[in-house]
Amino acid sequence: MGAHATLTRQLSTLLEEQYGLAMSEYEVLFLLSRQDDHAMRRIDLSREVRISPSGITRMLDRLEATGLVGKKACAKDARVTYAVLTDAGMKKLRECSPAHLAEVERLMGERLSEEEIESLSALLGRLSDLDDDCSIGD
Amino acid sequence: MGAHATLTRQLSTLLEEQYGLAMSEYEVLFLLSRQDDHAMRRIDLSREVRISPSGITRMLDRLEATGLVGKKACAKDARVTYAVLTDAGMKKLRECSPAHLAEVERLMGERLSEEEIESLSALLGRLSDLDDDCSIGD
DNA sequence: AGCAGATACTTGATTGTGCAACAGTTGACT
DNA sequence: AGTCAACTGTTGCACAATCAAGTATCTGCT
Repeated sequence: MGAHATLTRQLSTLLEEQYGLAMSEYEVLFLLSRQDDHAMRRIDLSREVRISPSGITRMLDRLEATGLVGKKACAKDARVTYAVLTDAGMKKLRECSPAHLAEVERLMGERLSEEEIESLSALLGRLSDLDDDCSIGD
Repeated sequence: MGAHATLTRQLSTLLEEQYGLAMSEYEVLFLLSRQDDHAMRRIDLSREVRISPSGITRMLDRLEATGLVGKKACAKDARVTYAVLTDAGMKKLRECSPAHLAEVERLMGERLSEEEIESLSALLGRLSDLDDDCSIGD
């Protein structure tokens, strides 16, 4: 808990102050950028970023208002709306990504060796569950 | 981030549903219970639980409303108000503590060996800026 | 003594999030 | 065809947490 608080506080203040992005918003932009078509279903975004569907709806509203993402309908399924990374969104991500990654590097590298980071990552990975039987909640 | 989300979601839903406590509220009760006089300054509580001073004020208001903690003035310094664990608060803590600790034990023990937990704890400790001795004695 | 700055705490406004409830869509099974 | 459960997404309400600003008190310095 302490480590999480320390790291997220540092990282989110950097993103917030320098680029006006919350960390979860950065995460969304990042996830979208990794898709071939730069698009994802809102529900999948919600699960990956670990916030509720309503949370995603509202975050995407904000990101649309600032022009970083857009909407796209799904031809196969009228229920789903894709979130799409716009050019402005891609630009924004490229803008803040270096500073963010450098900060991660600094926070970790200052205190842990390469192997330690490796083993920490492995251990934490085994504690993380993305596919959870008990509902993510809403 | 994933590990944190998984663990806190599990633990906080258990505490919330079974005992009507948020995890940070549990933390406060726990910290108070470890003091000899069952009392702490609000500011110290705030730092240890890692929420803002105003957050602590409001949380303690809630906990007072349900009778789990009380106030006590400080003789030496008129600025500070101690938060004191009441008997009801102590009872509540004893009530939910076993289930909470068992859940921690289950979540960790199911996936990590004794030594792995040990080294994870050491690594995370070095990433945390706060020197909180989280010795879950007993 | 008196002032300046730090410290402890509270309050008002704002924000992000979750839950419950809802509408629309899909797919499966009669 | 018709029905029903499951799924995607949105909205109203509630709530906890934050920041900024304010009050009160303490401490150190001249």
